[in-house]
Amino acid sequence: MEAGGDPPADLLSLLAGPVVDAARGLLGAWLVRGDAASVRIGRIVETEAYDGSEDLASHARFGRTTRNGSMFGPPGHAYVYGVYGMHTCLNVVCGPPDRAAAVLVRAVEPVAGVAEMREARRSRGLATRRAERDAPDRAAARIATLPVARLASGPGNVGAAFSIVPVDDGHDLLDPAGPLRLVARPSAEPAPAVASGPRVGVTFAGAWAERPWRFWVVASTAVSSGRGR
DNA sequence: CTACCGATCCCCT
DNA sequence: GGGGATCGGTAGA
Repeated sequence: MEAGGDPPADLLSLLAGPVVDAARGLLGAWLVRGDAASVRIGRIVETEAYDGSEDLASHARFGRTTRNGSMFGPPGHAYVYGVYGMHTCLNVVCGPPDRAAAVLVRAVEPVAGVAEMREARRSRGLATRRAERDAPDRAAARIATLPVARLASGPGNVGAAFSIVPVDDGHDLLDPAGPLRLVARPSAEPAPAVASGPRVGVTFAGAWAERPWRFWVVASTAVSSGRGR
């Protein structure tokens, strides 16, 4: 395999450490789907950390279940879950095995494969929403005119634009030959300025919801402003 | 701009 | 049976 950014070992050491550091450190890294014939690349610009079974906002808060098993696996692997009946979200497992820590990828900024991302968004909508099956032309028109920065903004949209499916769950994202993978931020790119705030959509978690464990790249227009816009 | 609402289904306490 | 780490449409200020 030829080089594509820093070797995985750099990312592995980041992901094997404290998950809040990993969530911050993943900003600027690339999410890659496909191969040279058809590749989608997105720069990660928004993340959230979920830290262990004591984190009441985490899917691991009730311990290990059939859904969240990947969270208890090795760092650098994917934890994929479905929610609200139609969305699929991607996490990067962090920390030591049995720690049940993960980083939710909330938004990426398209670097390559914009047309492929639009097509993936369109086909996912047709597969999951009756309204889009009933009016496919209208859905296609909406997606065709969507600004590039909105294609993978928000965790459900990342899942759709990168065709994240349950089969991806547990997959090693650091395998350079894998179909879905992470690449460390290119060393030529400067570390981005980062802001942080409370995690989104976890008000049920009480005080845990107030922890500033959401991180985003200040300069990016692809960040989902709290609720996806 | 903000606020609310329906969609849609797998997993679970 | 209940509810969710969401999204897009619509209504109203």
